Amino acid sequence: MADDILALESFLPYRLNRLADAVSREFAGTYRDRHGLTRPEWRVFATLGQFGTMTATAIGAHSAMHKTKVSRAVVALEQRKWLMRTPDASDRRIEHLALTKAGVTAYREMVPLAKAFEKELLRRLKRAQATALMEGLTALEAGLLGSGAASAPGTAHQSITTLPELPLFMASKPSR
Amino acid sequence: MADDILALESFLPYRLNRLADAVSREFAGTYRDRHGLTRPEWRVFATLGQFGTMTATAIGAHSAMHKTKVSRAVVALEQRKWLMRTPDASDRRIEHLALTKAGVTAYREMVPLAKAFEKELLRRLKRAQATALMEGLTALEAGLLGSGAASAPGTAHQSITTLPELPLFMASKPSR
DNA sequence: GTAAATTTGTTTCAAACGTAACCATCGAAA
DNA sequence: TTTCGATGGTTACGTTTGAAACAAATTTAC
Repeated sequence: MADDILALESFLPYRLNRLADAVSREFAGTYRDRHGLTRPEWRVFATLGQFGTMTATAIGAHSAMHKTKVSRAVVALEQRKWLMRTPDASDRRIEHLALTKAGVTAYREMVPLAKAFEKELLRRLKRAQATALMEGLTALEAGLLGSGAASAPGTAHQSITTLPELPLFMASKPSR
Repeated sequence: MADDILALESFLPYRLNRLADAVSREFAGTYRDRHGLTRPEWRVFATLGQFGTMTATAIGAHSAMHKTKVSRAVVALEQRKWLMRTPDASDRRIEHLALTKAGVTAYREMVPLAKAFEKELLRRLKRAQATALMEGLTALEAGLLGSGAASAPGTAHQSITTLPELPLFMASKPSR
């Protein structure tokens, strides 16, 4: 590789981003059929499902989401009747957030799907002898982005099962 | 870990996304001071810098970007005088895109920055004995997202050098 | 040779986004 | 106790986004 050229296919940040995006889209495909959550909504949902009751700030810190995203996701989940707010006894700025019964039910349905999805991801990694990080990334790229994607310009990406929309996790900027 | 709980901190897609986002932001910090490219613009720019002349479709396929993103990025780079369009001789639908002299100059300045950034990323990985993929991801998370980020809710993310904005690579949906 | 289908790239439109400004509340300092 | 800075969370505003519709050119099918 010439020294004055940056080979994108092997540039770690680039690979990470393409890979993360492809994984999100793929997972969305396994899940979006059930309910149409946005990425922030899914994240808040999954965080509350895991930890039970939390404040909006805590969710944002844990999942690296901007507080406005959390705020809007909370509103959306609330309208969906999956989330409930409870005012704090001693500090009226704080709201304790938790999943409703319906939310917990949905969460219980989601968990096995997510685990199965991850298992499949890891299976692909294993099969490609993904022991080192770079090898692992390469294997995932090959599996998710199509074989030629990272090597030849103009290559189609048909192997990605077409996913019209619906993002899922995607981090964003944490509130400073 | 209970079987009916999904532990987000160790959920591969979640980790990948948070990690990719953190890496993007960090890299943006090293680069955004020079010029204020958006993510799609940076991608088109880097792709053309690497491959020379390409069509918009080829760029989209290679970098997994939606064609509208490519279209808008091309317009922006053209206005910046970093990109030039040349009509195809035999097919008038096609435009061949290439960096201008100014674009190439900017590219030459960018390449060493990107390489240095990646080197630093890999150095962190090595130091954390990132031989296996999961270990590598963990190391990157520890380095980029703050030590407690992935383990305890409510943990601050101060270790991310604050990056007001400017995305960089981020994949998107390839045109079908 | 012409109609239909495809391809290339742009535009439109509604949704999602981040920044900044904002309100309300709290804690600390004087 | 009053004031002032910090904190929890929402709202407003301009920008970015993807899906879908589109125009223009080309290829395919008949």
